[in-house]
Amino acid sequence: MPELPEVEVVRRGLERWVTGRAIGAVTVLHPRSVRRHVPGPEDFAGRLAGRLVTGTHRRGKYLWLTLDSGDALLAHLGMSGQLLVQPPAQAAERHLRVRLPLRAAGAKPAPAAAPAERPAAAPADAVELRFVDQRTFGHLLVDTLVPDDAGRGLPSLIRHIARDPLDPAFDDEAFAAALRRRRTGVKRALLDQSLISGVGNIYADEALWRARLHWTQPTETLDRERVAAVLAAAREVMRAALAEGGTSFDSLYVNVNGESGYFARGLRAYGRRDEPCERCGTPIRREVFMNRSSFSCPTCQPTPDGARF
DNA sequence: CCTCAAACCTGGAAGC
DNA sequence: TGCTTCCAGGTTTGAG
Repeated sequence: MPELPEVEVVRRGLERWVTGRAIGAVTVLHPRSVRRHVPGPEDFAGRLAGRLVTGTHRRGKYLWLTLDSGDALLAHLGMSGQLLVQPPAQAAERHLRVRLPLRAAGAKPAPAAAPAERPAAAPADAVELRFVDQRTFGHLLVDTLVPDDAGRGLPSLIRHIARDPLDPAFDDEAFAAALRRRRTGVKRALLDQSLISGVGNIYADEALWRARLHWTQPTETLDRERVAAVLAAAREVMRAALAEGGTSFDSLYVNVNGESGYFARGLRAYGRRDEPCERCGTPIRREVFMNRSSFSCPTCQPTPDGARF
C-alpha cells in the first residue's frame, strides 16, 4: 500500500526514464483505471499521443508527469498500483491496465505493428511505461494545471490535497491550528488528506507510536509541542523508509524497476500485534477503527479520556 | 463547514 | 480438497 515514501521512490525511479521522452499510442486495457478521466479512454489516449514529458512531480500520494501541452498525466496508485518501465516486448503483467509507449524525443514513432510482429531488437531508447493494478483502486487521468498557493502548477483535481510533511512549504503552525479546530481523533485527522497528505494507515500508526499518542487522542487537546512531536515522528519514519529505497511489506507493491521494496523491518507498531513494544516490552495491541487496524502500545499509548474516533 | 460512514475492488489467507 | 468468509485500505461521495 503505497504511501508517501513509496510514491516518492516511484517518482524518482521514473524521472530518468520518462523526462524528455515522447508518448506514443496509449492503450487502455481496463476502463476502470481511467474512470476519473471523465471524457473517456479514447480522449485520455488522444491527449497523450505525441506529447513530450517535461517533468515528474508529487504531492502526498499523487504523482504527475507534466506534458508539453501544458496538461499533466496524473496518477494515484491506490492500494496495489504500480508504474513499471519495461522493454516494449516484455510479456504483459497479470494485471496490466494501461500501456504508454515512450520514445526518445526526436525519434520517429514506431510503425504500427501487432505486438507479435515487433522487431526482436527494439531500439534501446524505446521503453513502455505500464500501469499495473490488481485491485483497481488506483487511476490515471489527464488534467489541466492550475497555480498552487506558491504559483506552481498543480493538477486541478487535487487542489484540495494538502501539502505533505516532507514538502518544504508545509506550514507546521497552520497545521497545528487546523488540528485544534477539529473535533475528532488524531489518527482520523492524520489520514485526512485535506489537512496533511501522504500519511496512510501504516505511517499514521508509526508516527503515533513514536509520539506516544493513542489514535483516539482528541485533536483539540494537542498543543503545539505535541503536534510538533507528531510531525517530527512522521518525518522521521518517512525519511527512514525513503532511505531504504522505499518500502513496505506488501508483495503487491513494487518499485519502478519491478523490485519489491522492503521497509517492514523498520516498523515499530504496524502489523506487530502481540509482539513486544520495543520501548517497554508490552505486547502491541490491535484495535479496529474505520474498518481498518490500528496498532499501538497499551503502556506507551494509553487510551485517553474523552477518546474520539 | 464539519463529521462520519458507505462504497469501490481483488486475491491471499484463514476457517470450516 | 473445496467452499466461504475475512482482510488489506485511500479516496470520493453524500447524509446529517
